[in-house]
Amino acid sequence: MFSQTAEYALRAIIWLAEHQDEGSVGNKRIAEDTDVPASYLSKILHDLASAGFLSSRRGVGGGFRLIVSPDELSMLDVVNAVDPLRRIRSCSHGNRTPFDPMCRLHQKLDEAIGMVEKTLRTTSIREMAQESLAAAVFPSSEVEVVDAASVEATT
Amino acid sequence: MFSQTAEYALRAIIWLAEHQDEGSVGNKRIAEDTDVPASYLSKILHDLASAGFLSSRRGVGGGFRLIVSPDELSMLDVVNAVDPLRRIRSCSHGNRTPFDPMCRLHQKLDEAIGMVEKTLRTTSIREMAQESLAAAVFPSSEVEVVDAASVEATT
DNA sequence: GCTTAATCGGATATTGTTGTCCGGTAATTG
DNA sequence: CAATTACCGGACAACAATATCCGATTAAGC
Repeated sequence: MFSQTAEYALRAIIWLAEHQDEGSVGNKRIAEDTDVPASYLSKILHDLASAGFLSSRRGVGGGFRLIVSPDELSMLDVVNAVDPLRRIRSCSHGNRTPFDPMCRLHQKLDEAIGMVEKTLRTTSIREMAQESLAAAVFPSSEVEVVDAASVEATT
Repeated sequence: MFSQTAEYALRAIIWLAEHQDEGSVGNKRIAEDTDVPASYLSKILHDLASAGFLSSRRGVGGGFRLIVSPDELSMLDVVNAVDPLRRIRSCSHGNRTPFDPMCRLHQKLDEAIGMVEKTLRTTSIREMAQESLAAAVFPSSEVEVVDAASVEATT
């Protein structure tokens, strides 16, 4: 559903929001603390810097730093910077009327994507970080995942 | 967001719902009408048959047939049969209290996935097919997709 | 029972995503 | 200006998803 890349980007941005006061922090330290492969993270951070969310400084004392307010940065902004959410805008099947460029199926699928988009757009990075400002870190390991099929009526 | 495989499965199931009265239909015809690669579709149809949604008959006059009511078959059932939606159930980061096995980030991400799941669960294949019973077919070509980033406030 | 239609199912190819590596370059410090 | 630190960026490797191919198997019809 969400790519590894998007996960990593969010983890890193949240971490940076929690350490915004520390000035520039090197890729290596962020990678260790968020448990993201360092060599891959550097690409992701680069993308986030290109998007204007981070400053990147080379040389001694360099590194990355969050340069936008975590309040004004949404999860959607971050996801879109590294792995854009794709809305379905039309499909060749089902151009039934000039006013309806999508078939029922793709309307419904896009509706679902739209809800995800809205959730991400209305959630700021600040909300994800907040009190974590204390000790929180991403220690080890992976996210546990489960088939929706094996879950009874949720949501 | 949704895999090709899930797309194809949905197209095929909807098509089969629209042609339920025709008895068994061969993979080739379904592939042509839904514009899905025939050799790949046969795998997907096989999965859908294993899930109990289709009957598959070999030999002359064989093929696939929808053997459940399109009213009682949800989009979620179909998606889960070929490419299960994965809910996030826990993450190692953020085991703050015994009652909260997830960090805020993963709670939020799972919330989004939950909404998708609900949308798919509450939509039947019948709703996707319906009046299409007339002529509708998936003619040619691809779904047009667009970056969420380039779309102004939707939903 | 032979021929033909059509799925089954496994081996293989292609593509995209994820992840690694490393030489190059910029900035700071002394 | 030399040494060190750390990002830059491109080439490459590993893996998973997508797609193809083809022989084996099954069933129907004559």
